[in-house]
Amino acid sequence: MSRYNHRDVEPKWRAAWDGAGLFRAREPQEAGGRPKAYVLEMFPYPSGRIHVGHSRNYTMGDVVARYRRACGFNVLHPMGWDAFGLPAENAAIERGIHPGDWTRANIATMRDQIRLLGVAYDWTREIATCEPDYYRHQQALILKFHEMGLLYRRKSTVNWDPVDNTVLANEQVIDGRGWRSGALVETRELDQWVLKITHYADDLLEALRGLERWPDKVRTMQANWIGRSEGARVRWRLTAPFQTADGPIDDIEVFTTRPDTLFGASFIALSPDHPITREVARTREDVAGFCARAAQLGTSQEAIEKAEKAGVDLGLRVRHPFDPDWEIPVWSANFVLSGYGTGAIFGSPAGDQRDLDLARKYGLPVTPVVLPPGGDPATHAIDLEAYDGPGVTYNSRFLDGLSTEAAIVAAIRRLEEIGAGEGVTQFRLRDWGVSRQRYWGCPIPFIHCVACGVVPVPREHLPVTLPQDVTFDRPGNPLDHHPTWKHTTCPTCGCAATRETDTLDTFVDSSWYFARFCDAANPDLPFDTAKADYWLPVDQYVGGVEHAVLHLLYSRFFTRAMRDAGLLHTPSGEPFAGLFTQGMVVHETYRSSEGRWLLPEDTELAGDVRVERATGAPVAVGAVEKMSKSRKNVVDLDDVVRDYGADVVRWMVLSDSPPERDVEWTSGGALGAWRFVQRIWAAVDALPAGAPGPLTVA
RNA sequence: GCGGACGUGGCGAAACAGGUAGACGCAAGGGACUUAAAAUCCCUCGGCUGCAAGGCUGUGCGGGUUCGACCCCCGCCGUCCGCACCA
Repeated sequence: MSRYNHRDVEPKWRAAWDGAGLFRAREPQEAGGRPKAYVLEMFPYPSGRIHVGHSRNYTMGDVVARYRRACGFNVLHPMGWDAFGLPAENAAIERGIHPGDWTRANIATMRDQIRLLGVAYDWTREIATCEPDYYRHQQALILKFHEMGLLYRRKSTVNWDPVDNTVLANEQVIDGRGWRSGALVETRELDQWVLKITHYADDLLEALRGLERWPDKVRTMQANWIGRSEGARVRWRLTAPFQTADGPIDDIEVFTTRPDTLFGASFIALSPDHPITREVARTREDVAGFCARAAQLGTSQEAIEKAEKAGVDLGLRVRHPFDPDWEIPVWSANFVLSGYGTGAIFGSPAGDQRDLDLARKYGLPVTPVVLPPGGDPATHAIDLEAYDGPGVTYNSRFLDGLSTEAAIVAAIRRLEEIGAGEGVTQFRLRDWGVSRQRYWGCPIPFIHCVACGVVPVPREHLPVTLPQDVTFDRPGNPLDHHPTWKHTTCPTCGCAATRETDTLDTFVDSSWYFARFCDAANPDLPFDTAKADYWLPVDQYVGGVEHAVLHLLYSRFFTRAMRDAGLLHTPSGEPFAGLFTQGMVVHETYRSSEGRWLLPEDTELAGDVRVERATGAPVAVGAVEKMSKSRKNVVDLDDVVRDYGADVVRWMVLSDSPPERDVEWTSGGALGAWRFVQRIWAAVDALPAGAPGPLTVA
């Protein structure tokens, strides 16, 4: 009886597969009657090496791809590299390596590792987003979006990451910190390139319903992120025009979901960075002090929870839209967000806890206008707890006696009649700022001309390529420091002009790569429309849930934009018909007595105690966490493939836990998987030669 | 605070239109075969109890519905994830 020797068997079959071109997708016209199946795993950032955490993702996709192939489908199962990004620049700074060299070396290493794993990829379609033959098409797409009005430029307050020295999209700010650096995010005013994702806000939300093969969790997260709410915009006329450098302001607009409570209004509150607040702060020290304190508050969850509601009277007054004789004061309040709605609210203390807190603190009137079910209008009172539920409207003149629902409709109708407001739909989703002040990204193909303004680079001049000779010896954007790169001439008037030195957010690169795979070698177009129409949408996408509102939302936007540009015709506008979010591979963490993180391979078990291999010193065994380089709890793919073979790795990460749940990598588990694979081998090996086996391998 | 998921042996987990809880696997223990080990094969493996047949108990906790509850209802406790002053 022979034993399973992965060192012989696995290379043999890999070579056989490669030699036969077994996993190449057929072009649409060659497919015959085969239905298509597009199976895709989220492509990796080439950070250095593949660990068993990656391998679970690829193995799951591989199972689906191989199964579809066995069922007679024409399968597209490609792999590529999300190759632009900050770690390459950090490597350049730390080790003096060019980001491109570092990235390409990592790709070469990781490609070899993935090949060892034996995943059935069509390597002829491999792409890397950092190569001009990829990003030239991205630049063309971006120019097209600009023509369509989906890319625009705007001066805006942005999330600034002071460690990475760049701007972050809202989606990239987690608990007030940069998603990558973990640094507390600051706000800055900058000119930004922005993608108009809000153009599709409604469709992106509505279409979630049709994504039946997506996890509910991800759909819910996207729905919350898009955050639609129905309500009214209401204009409150100032008793006297407010003078600013840009001219007088006559009224203040607020957004509300509860126009039925307008008769309960007792103040207007503006955000601390509302233009009017800022203007008042110039001449009033108390207001300036209030704004400074509000800005310091920070955005961490603890700060928000503990922050006391505070405000300051700006000394302005507005007239009630339904009664010009009724005046209420204008305040600024620390809980009003500048980025949502109009950055201004009307305070209706009886129906909103925050408004009530403010009113009680400063002695502003509290008028209940909603009677809860079963309440008595003669005795119902609000003390320190607001009632924000539905009920019967009262103390509200023409709205008296109406249900909350009916009163909202009636109030909006009246607002529209008298021109003081209108019903609107408000989204939480904001446009996607894509400018990054970095070198290692896709150049944004525009030129700044003193005479002509911002001018697109003509198509025939694409790609705008990155310069090779850059230095990272000072902070800021190397493209900006480069002696010659940004100096050019205006395509329109021929005058001296400068190139845009911002590069695109790397999430742009990954927002359309699945379409490039449909026609990866096309030199002239991002992809041929017929081929994209054949392959898209991706039938089964597999990846981590951490991209629920980043990559997965951006890609949905991009597919819609490409569709509206006429580049493809997927009717739904959806890139991924099926999505599976797999559980992570987790591993114990180890620290030395001095607190250094240790690689698992640098430790060993001495009896029941884990010790450092080199010194024998005891090791503190920490939490079981997601494999990550920073915690050093990674198990390198090469090591386990060498010791156990790819089949054992694949079996272990698939079998030890349900696919949507985390799996803990342990040496005992690997050993068990190894024995299992041995037993299968032995069972097949025991069959008489030539006998039809329980499994017939095609 | 809001929303969601989850809680079953030493471990990963099955079983859910309410019908023998712990399938399958890992680990562990015992035995066979070996000079010995590995591999392989056999047995045991929730807890308590019993020589045994068996008995009692057991799916986070407390109630309830039912002939019957891991499953349905009410109330707690805990873990994880997402969002978070969104007007």
